[in-house]
Amino acid sequence: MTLPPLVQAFVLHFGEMGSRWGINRSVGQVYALLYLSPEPLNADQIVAALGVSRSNVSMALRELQAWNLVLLRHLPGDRRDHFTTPDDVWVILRTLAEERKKREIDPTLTVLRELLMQSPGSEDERHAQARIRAMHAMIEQLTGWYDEVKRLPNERLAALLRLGAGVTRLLETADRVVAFAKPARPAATTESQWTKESP
Amino acid sequence: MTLPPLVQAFVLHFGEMGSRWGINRSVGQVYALLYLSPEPLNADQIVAALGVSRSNVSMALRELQAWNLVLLRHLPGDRRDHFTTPDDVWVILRTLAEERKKREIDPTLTVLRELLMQSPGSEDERHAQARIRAMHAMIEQLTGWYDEVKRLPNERLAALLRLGAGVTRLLETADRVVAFAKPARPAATTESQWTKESP
DNA sequence: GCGTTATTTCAGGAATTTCTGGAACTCCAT
DNA sequence: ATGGAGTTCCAGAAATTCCTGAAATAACGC
Repeated sequence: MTLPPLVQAFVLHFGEMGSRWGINRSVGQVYALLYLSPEPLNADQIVAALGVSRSNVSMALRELQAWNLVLLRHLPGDRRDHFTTPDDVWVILRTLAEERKKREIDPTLTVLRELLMQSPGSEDERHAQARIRAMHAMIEQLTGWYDEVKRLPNERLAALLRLGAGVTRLLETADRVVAFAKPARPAATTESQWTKESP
Repeated sequence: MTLPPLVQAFVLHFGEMGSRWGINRSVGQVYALLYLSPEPLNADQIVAALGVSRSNVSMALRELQAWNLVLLRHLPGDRRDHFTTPDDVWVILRTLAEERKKREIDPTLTVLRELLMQSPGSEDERHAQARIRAMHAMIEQLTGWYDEVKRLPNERLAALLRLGAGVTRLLETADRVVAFAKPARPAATTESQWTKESP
């Protein structure tokens, strides 16, 4: 089975990028193929299309399932598992974000929290803990934002993206409204309390 | 040289996470150490602290410099290079985002654009190209948003994060204002108003 | 049950990445 | 120049990751 040049190029690119994205070449290629395929493919079709071993495809599919990046389809009258990707790219984006957060951020957040519980035994440790606290605070803020944003329906999310930095125009307006309502409030920035330890 | 337990734990964790973050253990450890260190360290101090080879540290530092994640300091009366990390975590975040985009997204964007230039030779290719177009459009939208947001000063960025999904409340409000100002427009949805207005 | 087909597991070989020690290079002070 | 401190480069060793073929397991129709 030989792929159309366009598909071939896409598949190869995803294979190459795989290593940068934290997946291996086969996983990247299988995903790319499924994404472009007009209909669900079974494992043997993938083997034929990519020219890798059957077991390799099996492992790649497992990995993709662990990432929630492929869907299992059963065609009528066919025992074999067929696979597709979600066709809404926004769904794919959400999945990717969620899984990467789970793998790349959550473990660190846990460790940072643990380290912040310890009481520092030296001046250096005190300093280290302050640095860790700064990092922790930033990550918490980011994940908090993410947790809210991910609940938005697609159209809302898209609207937000289109608005881009323009949001700040709205923020300014809202700010002025607040300032008008409560003129006494002092302006505290998030990071100012941590930047006092400059070299 | 033996590190305080707190620092040790942090350093080891960054070493372990390194592989998930697309850097190697040594790079992760060196970065973690520099981040926590109360003052700039030279290569030999890093060697002593981490117990890895001199050349390994050298390569790790090169890599970190390629990522713009470390700063080079020259202490008076000392020829050796000393290294630190930026102490503002928001600067670090921006750097990370920028570099990851450059490595993980931009190459793909280029390839997708190229593939979209080709004229499809078959029905399958036509379908594939449509899928590629969808992916391309999403990535463009994301990077467009990112390019705008990254220009915001820290406080603005922090404000945005604090607001979280609450932005959509503002969007709704703004929408109603627009709808109120131009009631003749038939059944406009929230985002359609902003589409044309966010250049 | 039994044979057939589909899928998964797994040991070990292949490929890639990481790490090391040492040689080479650069820069500066003498 | 020369010596020495600091740094980088590089070839091979070590470690890790990836891929395969063969064997095991599962699922179904008969």
